[in-house]
Amino acid sequence: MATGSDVRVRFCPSPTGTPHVGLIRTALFNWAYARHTGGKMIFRIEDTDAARDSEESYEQIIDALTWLRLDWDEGVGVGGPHEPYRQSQRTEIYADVIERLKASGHVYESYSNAEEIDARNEAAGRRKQLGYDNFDRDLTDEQRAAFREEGRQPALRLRVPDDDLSFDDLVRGEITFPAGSFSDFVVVRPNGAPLYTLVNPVDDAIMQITHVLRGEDLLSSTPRQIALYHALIDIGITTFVPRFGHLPYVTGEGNRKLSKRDPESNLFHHRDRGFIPEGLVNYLALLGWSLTHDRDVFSIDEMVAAFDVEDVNPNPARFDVKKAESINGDHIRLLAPADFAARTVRYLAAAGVLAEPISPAHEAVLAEAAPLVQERIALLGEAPGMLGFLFTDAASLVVDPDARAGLPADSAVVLSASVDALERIPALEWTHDVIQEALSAALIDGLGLKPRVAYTPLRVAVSGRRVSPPLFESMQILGQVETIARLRRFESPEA
RNA sequence: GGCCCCAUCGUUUAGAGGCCUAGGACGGCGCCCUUUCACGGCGUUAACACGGGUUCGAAUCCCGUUGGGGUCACCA
Repeated sequence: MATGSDVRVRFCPSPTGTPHVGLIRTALFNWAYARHTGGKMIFRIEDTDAARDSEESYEQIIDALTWLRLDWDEGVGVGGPHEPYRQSQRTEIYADVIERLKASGHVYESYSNAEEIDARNEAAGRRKQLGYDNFDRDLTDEQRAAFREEGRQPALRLRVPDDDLSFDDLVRGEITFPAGSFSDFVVVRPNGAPLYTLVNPVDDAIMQITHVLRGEDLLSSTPRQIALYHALIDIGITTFVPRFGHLPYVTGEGNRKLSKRDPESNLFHHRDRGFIPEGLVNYLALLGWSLTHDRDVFSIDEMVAAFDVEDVNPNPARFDVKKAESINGDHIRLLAPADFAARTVRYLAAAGVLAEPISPAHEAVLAEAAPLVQERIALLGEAPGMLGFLFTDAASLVVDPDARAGLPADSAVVLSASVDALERIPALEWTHDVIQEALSAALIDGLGLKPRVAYTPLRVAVSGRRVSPPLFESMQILGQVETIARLRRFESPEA
């Protein structure tokens, strides 16, 4: 079996809906395994269901991978020896395989429809859920002709051996499905369109995939796939059955599989809230895997160096937003200040705090202010709330009603004493430590106030919020004139 | 229901027979730092589902029970 640089893994989503965190976790593990082993990552699109597939979803998947910096060696966009990589463009290839499968007898015509299958199960006293009974396996030419006579078109089913089927799962170990627990399954629709059940293994075979790492939901279809693989080997499409590794589910609240309806399942929801790729990738990696026993914040390079599918934990993992945010916050803190500031712009613009492209003046303010908040937020989406007040003026500053409500009764005294003190600071000495000194002398020493009582009104007046970046530093950035203007305006009741 | 998978603190994970009176992280709680909130620091809370084996010895191996999840499409 392939090891090292012979490894070929693939990520093959179908473009239905918006990218799910579980799907992306699967992409990440495949990618990490390819990078760790020095093998190849193949990216293929399984768009064989015209009714559900969309171009928009396709673009979102590309967007997601690009954003997280998960690249691929062969596949959509980059090409490779097995083009094309969108299944909707591979119909001739499948037609040929189907012909050979038919000719070799691995596949047969099935005229049974769902109602007939149910009826037969019922008549025989079997449960309805038992599914297909291999009824058409040995239809005679006459019987088939008769069905055609009725105008019926056959689906094609794979003849599955009536034996136990085992395989050694990379994450779960030996798994055996007893004979009879799976039956002949449809691989081609009556209209000739091949199904996932066919094209997925066929492309894996053609593309010489060595390790199939996918979601646990596909575990129970593995014996069928292996059966098909044996047929493909028989007709010379490939020479080996790949290894399978079934990754645990990503669950949500409760312990159900995280549903597509759940906003947490949407990768872009997290991006919109301000997860950075480093943080989200790190957290996603923790869903079923860990780097070491005493540390969960790590870089993607560290992950690549250490990742092995065999270390993946088989139990389902809950997507814990709190923990994800904490990890993200740690990664935000690891960013170079200028990088952090730059990444913030998109969120500030989205919130209407400033316009893109950012003006030089705004950029200067941001450069000065960003380090103040880099230490205190977990999501970039918190930046607008923290920094917004720096990009407006006294007249348009919006004061959060909550912040105003919590103010002590003697705020007015504090404000006027502060204005006096601040006005006395020479313009050239307007720095945060001078400001602090002046305010401290006036309010703490002068009025005998506790810091909390003294500074809260100033904070609200200056930032409009109860929570803000450090006060004196904020005043420094705003400048003397603007700071005093805000304090004055706040003093008057109509403000 | 058949078949399959899973089972360590609330969550996630370490643990591949003795290193475990079970470690880390998030969360919670408390304290410290402090110009708010954070960040940071310190401390604390809390788990091997149950029952049988195997073994000198089991969280680790086997069996069973219970519980959870998935899957049984002419979707992927």
